[in-house]
Amino acid sequence: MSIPLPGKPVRGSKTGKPIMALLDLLGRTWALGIIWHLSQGPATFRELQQRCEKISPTLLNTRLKELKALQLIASQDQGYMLTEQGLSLFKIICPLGEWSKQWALAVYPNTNLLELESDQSIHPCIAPCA
Amino acid sequence: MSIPLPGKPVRGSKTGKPIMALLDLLGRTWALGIIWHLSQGPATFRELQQRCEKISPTLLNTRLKELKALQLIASQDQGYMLTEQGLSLFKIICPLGEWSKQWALAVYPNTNLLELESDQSIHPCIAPCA
DNA sequence: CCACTTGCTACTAAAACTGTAGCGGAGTAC
DNA sequence: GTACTCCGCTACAGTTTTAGTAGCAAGTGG
Repeated sequence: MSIPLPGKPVRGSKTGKPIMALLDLLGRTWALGIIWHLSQGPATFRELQQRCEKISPTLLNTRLKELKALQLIASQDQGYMLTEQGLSLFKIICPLGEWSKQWALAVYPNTNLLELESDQSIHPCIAPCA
Repeated sequence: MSIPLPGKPVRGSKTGKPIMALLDLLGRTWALGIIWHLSQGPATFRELQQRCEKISPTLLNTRLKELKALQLIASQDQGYMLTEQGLSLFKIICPLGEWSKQWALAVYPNTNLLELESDQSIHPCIAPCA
């Protein structure tokens, strides 16, 4: 799948409006998940594989290349990590963690959130969102 | 593809943590796009097809069913529209519109944003985010 | 009845994703 | 050297999802 560059046509829009490129990117399997898991801190390839439980290395590598090309993540000594850009994006979607809990309650009134508590992602840099 | 119910295992997580169900849902092709376009106001099936430029009716219908089952959208006289839940989700992701513009500039320093301006989504109910 | 629109299904082809195996390189240990 | 381990990553076959087009059944208006 080609990288959804803002300014070029993407899946779902011929115009290449930035928001469409972004929605294309984020709408790809695991893209959001990778950002989410990386927000916990830098990770090596294999560690990221573990955080994502079931991602295949093929796909992980594909997504990593895309995210890197679009400057949301970067790789260095400690492995992969969010860039400034990536972090600022994460700050926007971070509230989804809390939102999803109240959503779960609405969809399934007797969800036991205590059981499901521990997956919240807390980036060291942005405690206030936790 | 089965509907990612919070509380049940989903793509990418056996635990069914709400955030994982949500990321699964939003990571499906067009899910974010549909929410985004619906934020412009209610739309009939065919109108939604047009807003989404290139979505196939098969997939549109599949996504609509999922989003409806998860209470993010509802259908009534005027067609499909965001529910309260859906709107509150949109409020979170709404800043992506602005974010994507500065991102486009970072990725492509000479993007002409004036050309790409008009796709911002402005729901009547939430002017402040525009 | 006919013409026209709407929501949606059917079907095939193309593309994306999964799952497993394993390569080549780097480090460390003998 | 060679044997071990771990790492990032690729190859490839099989499955699932998505795209793209055609068109049906139901409703509306003449």
